[in-house]
Amino acid sequence: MKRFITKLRHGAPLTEADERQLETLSGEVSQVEARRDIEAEGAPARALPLIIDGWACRYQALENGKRQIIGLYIPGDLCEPFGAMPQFTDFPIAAITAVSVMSIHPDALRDTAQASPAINTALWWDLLVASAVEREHIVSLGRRSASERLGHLFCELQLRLAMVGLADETGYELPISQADLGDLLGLTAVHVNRSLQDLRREGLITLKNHRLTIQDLETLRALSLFDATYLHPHRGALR
Amino acid sequence: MKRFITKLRHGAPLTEADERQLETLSGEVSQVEARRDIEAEGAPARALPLIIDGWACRYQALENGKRQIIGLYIPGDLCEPFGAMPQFTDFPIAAITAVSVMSIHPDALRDTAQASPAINTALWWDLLVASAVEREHIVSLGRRSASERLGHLFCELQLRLAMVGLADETGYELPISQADLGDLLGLTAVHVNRSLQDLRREGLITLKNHRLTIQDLETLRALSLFDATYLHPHRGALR
DNA sequence: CGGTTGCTTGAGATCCATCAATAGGAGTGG
DNA sequence: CCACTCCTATTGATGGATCTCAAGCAACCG
Repeated sequence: MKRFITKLRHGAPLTEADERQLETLSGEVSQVEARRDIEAEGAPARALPLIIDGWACRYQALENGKRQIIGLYIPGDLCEPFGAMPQFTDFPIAAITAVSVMSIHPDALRDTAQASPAINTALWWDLLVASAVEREHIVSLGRRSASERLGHLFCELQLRLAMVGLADETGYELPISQADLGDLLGLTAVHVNRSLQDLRREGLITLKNHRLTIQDLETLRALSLFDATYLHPHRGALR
Repeated sequence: MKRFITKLRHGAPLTEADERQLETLSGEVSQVEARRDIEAEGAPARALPLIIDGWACRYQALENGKRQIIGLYIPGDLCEPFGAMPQFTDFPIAAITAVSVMSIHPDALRDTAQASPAINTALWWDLLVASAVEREHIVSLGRRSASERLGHLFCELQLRLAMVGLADETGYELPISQADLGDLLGLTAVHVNRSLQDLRREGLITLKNHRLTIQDLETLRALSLFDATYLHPHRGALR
């Protein structure tokens, strides 16, 4: 919840009252093991999962055994930003690491948004950024090479994690296997491995024990055709 | 506008009053030549483009000259379904064919949605379907082969066009070049051409003079791993 | 200690891109 | 009506990126 609020500050200037208001959204927290699907709890008006801790993803499993990850969720991410409607979810959400999820009540979220223009703006900002991330994902899958996809992802995560205080200047924890990276980026695990080695050989990154260090951010961004504006980091010290 | 309403009927049962209400959304219609960007007209609170006639797309042009089409818009599609907020658009919209666009006023749309629960439901349904289409696009780009991507697209368009009365049992008009298909599906025009020939050789489709005929829908769907549920065609005679 | 999972490496096959050239249709101007 | 151009579709030849299959190795865990 703290991370969610930290992130929303990037979308609109929140007063202390706004933040107290957001705190009231807090719902029940449950733990999900790695590799388990995250089920929505409250039945009819489905609860919206908010990631408190750990990494998750939305995915689709094809009939031929292939799997594609639609998007990643990191701490502070609300998994169903369209939080108001007769919800049908086409794509399941799964925990990548062990995860703590909070169940946000859709009605409470809507009420909170209506209570304060700043909160309303921040929530819409969050939705639009999430949508832009999905669209950049389409661009990566369609028109970027394997190394470019990896580099672009690392640059994106650097900013997204920094927005919730989980990245510093040098890098961040990346608790995700090469097989999952493959499913995310439309590659095989073998090729992810080789492309990572290319990036290492170029002196752009280090990746060891699930810690990613970005050694040359400018070059990595240039190589990946990364343009940060789609993440709209207007506020705060991000660049 | 008529097509927009026809589509929304698939999302919720609209009364005649609802439909009259939706008619009041009508705004100024402008013509855009093929290959031109579609600019939003009204300045501060940006107008939402509704495609009246012709095909359009959202795209991104990379610095290295490559282009990726994020999604297609057909008649009856509202290009910015998030129609309420301090809008920043990261990805431009372009006309593929000559296009007529109506400018919908965001405030009017919001008021209309609040006026009737059925309209509200239908608009959310439209948003969620559009979002699911983008996600299926991610799956195609990541995990489907060239022929599968083409087949999946043709199956999807068959249903989307049928929802607005632009497809019959046998097929539909497909006014889009092979180069644009390549930019949409993450392929080169040359390879699109060859993959189309594969589909023709298998007796699955015919494509001539921009008219697509689907000769064997069941096989095409099976080959493309197409599962129609993500389009949620609950109502009407679609299958 | 055996079993599992994740990372790494090699060799060969396949899919798709690239480069290049031809041909047809639509529009344009003489 | 013809010459010309532009755009799209088509075909061929070749190379490169990525996949597939296979094996080995390290780390972790009960």
